[in-house]
Order: sequence, then structure tokens, then C-alpha cells
Amino acid sequence: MQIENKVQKTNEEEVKLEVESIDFFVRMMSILGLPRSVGEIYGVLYFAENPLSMDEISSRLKISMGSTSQGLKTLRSLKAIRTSYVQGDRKDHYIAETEFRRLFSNFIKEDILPHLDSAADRISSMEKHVLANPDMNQEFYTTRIEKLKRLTKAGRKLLPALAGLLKI
Amino acid sequence: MQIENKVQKTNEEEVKLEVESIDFFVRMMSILGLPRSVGEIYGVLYFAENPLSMDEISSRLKISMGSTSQGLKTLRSLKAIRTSYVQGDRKDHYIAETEFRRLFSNFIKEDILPHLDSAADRISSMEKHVLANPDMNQEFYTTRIEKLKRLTKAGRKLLPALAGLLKI
DNA sequence: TGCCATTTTCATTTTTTTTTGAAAACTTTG
DNA sequence: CAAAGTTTTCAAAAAAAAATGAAAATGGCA
Repeated sequence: MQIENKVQKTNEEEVKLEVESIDFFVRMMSILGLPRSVGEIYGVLYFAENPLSMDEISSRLKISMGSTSQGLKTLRSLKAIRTSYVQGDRKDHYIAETEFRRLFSNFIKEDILPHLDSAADRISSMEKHVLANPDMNQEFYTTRIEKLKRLTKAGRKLLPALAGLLKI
Repeated sequence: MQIENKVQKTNEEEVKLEVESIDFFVRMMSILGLPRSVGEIYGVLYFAENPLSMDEISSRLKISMGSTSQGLKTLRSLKAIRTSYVQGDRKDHYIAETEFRRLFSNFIKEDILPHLDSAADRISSMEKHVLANPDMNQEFYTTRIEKLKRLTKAGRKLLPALAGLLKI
């Protein structure tokens, strides 16, 4: 009981701040194509002074344990949060990882680069189709395919470097 | 009739190439959060040797005129396609813009920067809530807010520069 | 100007994504 | 090792996003 109390947002400005934080991260995450609940959870954790358990998160946000569990899983896999041991409490507790640099780097590695890999395969298969048919306007098609190659190559180089440029 | 014929993909390799192109761009666009139909349309146009009209696109893809019109609108607003006049045909005709550098730059300007603008407002409002309540752990909250500021500032600088780095 | 071809809009339907909630699977500890 | 506490999973429900298709708007030209 006293533990819960310590963690509860009691004053008005704190509540308002939390609401804005949630709103902020819901939008941020939605740019990255992540579901609402993921943004909400991160939003709560970002301004939490103490580690929060799953049911504290779930009840503050009024979302189900299922969603909360899923959302925490996603955030964990992006390394956007980490667990933290809390004395005398059996539940897992979570805190936000606030180094955005690392967060982005993980997002790129996990959610973007795999697409680029499969893109490379598809491009070389396109190439085969063009070469297989001498009737096709080779110059036109080859040029277009070259552009795709350059695009994916640039993406593969640039995106991982991007996180490094973020001096946050 | 003869015009339609000229434009029709007649041979097998061409058809296969088109299918792969569509698949490629559907995935690319979905990374950017754009709907399937937008990727399909761009995929058809990317390997089209001649400008295509809306109904050619719609019938090749077997999607409705409504979707096609919407998709073309999106692509136009991203400057990913442009119209091209075709002699003796009253319909509008479209060709793909293949400079990805410009394409990305437009995407960032149109779909990302507006979010960063509204983010800035929200952050300054968060700041007010923290300052309004002296009971709050000022150091903790101020640090977190600083991080958000740096994040959005970095985004605003980095993202537009990103397109410039793409030497495609 | 009025007609016809073409494109856009938008209410409705379809599809996809996300959330819920209850059951199953773990985990800790008495 | 059993019982209670906690977390995960997953089928079903709800919500959100996208596509359809028909009506409205637009545009060109005789």
C-alpha cells in the first residue's frame, strides 16, 4: 500500500506532464509505425522517477495486461526499456532507456535493415528477368535497376551511420 | 486500340519484372507508412517505358479508379510522379520521378517535419508544468525535458540533411 | 453553351491492425 | 512441492485504415 502511494502521481502538474508525455510518445512511435499502446507505455516510463511494474503501468493507462505485456515486449526488444530489480517486490519493474541514440540504432537494426536485405534479393531477381529477354530495351531497364541498387546500398550505409550522428 | 497495345506488357519477362517491381515498392512504401496501393502504383510506373494513364494503371493492378486516384494524389504530393502530356489523348498520363534523393527530401518535409513542429510546442508546455510546481524534483524532470529538446532539434537538422547525403 | 470523357470525392464495405480477457504457463516462496 | 502471484499467449472483439463504387465535379471541345 505505501509502495503504491509513493509511486502514484499525486499532484496536478505531474498528472498533466504525464498526459503530455504520453501524447508526445504516442505520436513519435506512430511515426515509426509502432502501435499506440507502445507509445503510451514509453510515455509513462519516460517521466517516472521510480521503476514501474506491469500492473502499475496497465492501471495508470487503463489498458489490459495483455496489451501491456505485448507493449513491454516490443519495447524490450528495441531496448527502449529495461527491467530493474526492486527490493521486496516480486513483480518485474521497468525503467525507460533514455539514450535516444541507442534506441534509434536498435530500431534501424531491427526494423529497417531486414527489409533492405530482402530488397537486395528482389533486385537481383529483377536483373535476371531483364537479361533473360534480349527484346527488352536493355539500356532503359538496366539504368532503372542500377538506381535501385544504389538506393539500397546507400540505405544500408547511411541508416546505421545516422544514429551515430545523433549526438543526444 | 493500337496505343493500348503499345503500352501493354506483352512478354513474360516484362510481366515478371513488373510483378517484382510492384512487390519491391509496396514494401518500401510500407516502411514509410504509405498504403499498399501507393506502392503498387509507383511500382508499375517505375518500369514503364511510356507514360501511363489512370485507367491503364487501374486496370493493370486491378484496383478501383477511386484507389488509383487517391494513390496518384499521394504520389503527386510527394513529387514521386509527374504528369506528362501525350499527343492526341485527352487523359492525364503519369511517369515516375526516379530521383530518390528528391523523393526522400519531399517525404521528410511533408510527413516528418510537421510532427517535429508540433512536438516542440508540446515540449514547451511540459516545461511549464514542471516549473509551475516547485515540489517536483526539478533536476530530474528538467534533464528529461532537455533530452527531448535535443532530440527534436537533432531531428530537425539531421533529417533534411539526410536526403543530401543520399548520392543516388 | 452543352455534352461527353475523365477525375475526384466520400459514404459504405472490406481488410488489417490492435486490444481485450481469460486460460495457460511460468516463478517465487512458504 | 503446492499454492499464490505474476506474466504470457492467443482466439475473439473492437478499432483503425484502406479500398470500392457510384455520384458529383471538373475540364475540354464542338
